[in-house]
Amino acid sequence: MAGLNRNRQRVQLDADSIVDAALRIAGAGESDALTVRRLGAELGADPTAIYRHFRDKDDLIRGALDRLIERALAQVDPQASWDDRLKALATAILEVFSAHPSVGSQAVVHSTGGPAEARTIEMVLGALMEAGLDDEDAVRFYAVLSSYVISLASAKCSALLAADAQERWIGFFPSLRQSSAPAAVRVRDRLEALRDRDVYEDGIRVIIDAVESRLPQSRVSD
Amino acid sequence: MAGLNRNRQRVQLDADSIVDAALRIAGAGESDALTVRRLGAELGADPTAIYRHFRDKDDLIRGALDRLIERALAQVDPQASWDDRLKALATAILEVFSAHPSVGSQAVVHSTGGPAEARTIEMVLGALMEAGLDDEDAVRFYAVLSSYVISLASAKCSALLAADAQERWIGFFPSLRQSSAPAAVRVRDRLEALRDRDVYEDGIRVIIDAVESRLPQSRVSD
DNA sequence: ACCTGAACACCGTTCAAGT
DNA sequence: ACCTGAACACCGTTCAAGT
Repeated sequence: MAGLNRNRQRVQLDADSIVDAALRIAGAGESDALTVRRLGAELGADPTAIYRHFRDKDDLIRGALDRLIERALAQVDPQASWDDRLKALATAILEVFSAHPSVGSQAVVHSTGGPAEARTIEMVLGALMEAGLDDEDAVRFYAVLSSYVISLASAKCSALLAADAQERWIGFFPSLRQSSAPAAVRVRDRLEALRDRDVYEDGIRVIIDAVESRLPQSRVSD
Repeated sequence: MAGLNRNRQRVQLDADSIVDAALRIAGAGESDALTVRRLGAELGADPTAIYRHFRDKDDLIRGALDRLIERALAQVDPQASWDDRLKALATAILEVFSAHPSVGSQAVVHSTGGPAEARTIEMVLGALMEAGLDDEDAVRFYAVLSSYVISLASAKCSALLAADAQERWIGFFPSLRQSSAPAAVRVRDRLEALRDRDVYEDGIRVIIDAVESRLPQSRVSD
């Protein structure tokens, strides 16, 4: 329908402009699926042209993901304390991913292999070591923290894509019966008041607290 | 190819047998995608016959997911201590999902709305209350724990489906350079030794420890 | 060197027709 | 009442042909 491209002429493409177009489509308010054909239309080129720059669609998605990680990383103040850096990164990743759900939802499958990914690993490990963890604990908590962040952010994106009226990702309880689930029914109001983002940040806090309790000079703050 | 169904005769179907067939396909060693057409072949019926029993494919997946949750729940010893029950449930969900990746990978999107889901919520809340948490904390930790378990297990399933040689989900680091990621390069061996399942259980332990530290009679065990 | 366009082998789903 | 089968509107990807 839109842009039938009469008198089309040869378009010159490159990897960066294709990734740009992919993020534009993925970022659309009304979540249009990210499709090879839609990408062609956005670029004003034949859909199959992208196969001259990426091996396949997954390869393109990897490139787009690395750019999203880069944007999230740019939101973190490198002067902040180690725990603030980690919290800021976690929040930024959820935000940036959620704004591009059809890219973010793929984050579980692919290691991007890109430069932003490497910088992120370095940043997280650096923060944990600066906190005072030894190598073994730093790696362990890097793994727990990053798998948490990536899996939850990606899950949120999948939920956004599916969104058939059902806005909620966590906190949707269609069929709780007093007879079989009395405790759940008793706290039903609290369950339904759960908000995705608060739960996510609770989880981050739990992990950061666990890091703190592993430190030599462990101090309890409230 | 297989089972061309010469002299086909009308097949009588019901929702349970369709879910059975879906789990059989999803559980196949070589991960064949779960497809409406493949489901028809497995059932010996026309592919579109399932639409007389489920509104759409998502509706069927929800049914299959609820059955997987039921199986995981059955592996938990109700006599065990509250923390062992929660750990056993988390482990069982990862196992049961991983064995049926094309169903488990969809767990993020759907609340099943089925009976097993309600029983699971009740079980987790019950364990947390038995531990000594008040209603507010019980709901908070229910949310953190269940979103962790579901998101990570589902992410693992997606990784299994994608598995292009790349067995690993966590712990795959193609391009770390000394110049841009010195800390990561220094602990590279440890990073590459990370195993999905250990990381997952580390995360569960972190959450359970956080529950313990919220209890009135908090004791430290090592 | 790289974009084009037809074609292939798939998807999920609808609906009139059968029994 | 419910299964069948053709058909529709999509997918990602390949490959010979163009320029």
